[in-house]
Amino acid sequence: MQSFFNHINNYYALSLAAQEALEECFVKMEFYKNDLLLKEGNVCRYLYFIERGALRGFYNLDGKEITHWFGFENDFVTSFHSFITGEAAVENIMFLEYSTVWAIPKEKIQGLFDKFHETERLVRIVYEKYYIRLEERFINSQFKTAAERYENLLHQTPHILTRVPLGQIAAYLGISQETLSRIRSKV
Amino acid sequence: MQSFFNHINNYYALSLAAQEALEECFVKMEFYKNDLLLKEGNVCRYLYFIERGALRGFYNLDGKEITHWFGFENDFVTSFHSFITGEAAVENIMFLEYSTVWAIPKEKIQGLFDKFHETERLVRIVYEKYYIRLEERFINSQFKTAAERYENLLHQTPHILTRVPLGQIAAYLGISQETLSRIRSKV
DNA sequence: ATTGGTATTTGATTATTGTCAAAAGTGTTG
DNA sequence: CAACACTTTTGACAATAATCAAATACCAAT
Repeated sequence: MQSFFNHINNYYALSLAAQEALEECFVKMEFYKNDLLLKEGNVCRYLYFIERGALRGFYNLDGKEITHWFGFENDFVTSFHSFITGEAAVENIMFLEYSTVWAIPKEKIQGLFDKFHETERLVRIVYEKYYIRLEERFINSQFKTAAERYENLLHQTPHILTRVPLGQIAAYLGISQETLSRIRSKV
Repeated sequence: MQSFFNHINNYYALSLAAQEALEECFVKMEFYKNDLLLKEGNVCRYLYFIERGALRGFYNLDGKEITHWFGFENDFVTSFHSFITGEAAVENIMFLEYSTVWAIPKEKIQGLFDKFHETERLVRIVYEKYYIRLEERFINSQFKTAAERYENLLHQTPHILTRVPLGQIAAYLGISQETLSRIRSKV
């Protein structure tokens, strides 16, 4: 739990009272490779914080699994659309390796928002960071070449190559596995 | 101003006191076609709400203007990265037609957050909606064909064709103007 | 070390889109 | 209505990436 509070201090420092209340809402969970955190069709009612491990979000398109995001240590993850709207998720979330996460249900977050203004501020600030991150990824996907995107990814997440199969990285980058393989061979 | 409060009620209903405080922070501004709301290199210190009109965000790449988003009536707009981080914007924001907007400086928003918890909640909820919107756009850009994206755009923003030159729509969709023209000729 | 299963690379071909250049269309203004 | 500027379309060709298929590399387990 300490790593969690260390991490959120980068966003916004909570009072001790808020920290304690927050801590009581979290449940620790443990998963193994290929375990599903969420299956498409179900509603995602939890926000998760990855203490250790890795996972991927993917959905099925014409029988293929299209991975469109990854989560690693210190990431907040959820199926955002489902979590916010309460609708069924269209994506799956699967672990890439043995992982431990902290889970907090949506109702408890809302309870905290009402009791501690500062927790809502924390989340507001986290949203800002995640929005910027998504925006950058989007701009890159549309206006940089596949090779540049691959370089960026290696720079930002160098450990990804040893933890994620190439096909999933290719899907994440929006290119075919063969194209990614050819990009790599040219470096 | 009424249209603004009508609109934000879709997100979260503010108390009268908060509405009044919020209203006092806003300044109304008027712009004409090709006016710049923001020039790259400057810090964007304001959040804007478009009462009427249209604008586009674009940046310069190899001497070309690449439009990557549009704003229309009832949209909140700003150069998000610059607004949040306080760094210089890499993009420009230019009006596509005569427009009126409400502007609120960042410090005043933060003042409101401290005085009225509910205003921070409103913004948190707005962020959620905008995050989902961006996420959908991103998924579409990566996993749908250019023709599908064009159809979607026409469906969601049918008025865009009469208000925005084709080249800008093409950039927004991530394709060349010629390709978009050919997509249109096939429908 | 050998086997079997999975992941990655390579090759040949096809499909899609971009680029450059020119033509056609549209709208505004004197 | 003629001239001009600007937008959109069309054509020819080049570049990029996808697809399908096969070969190779890698890894874990016996």
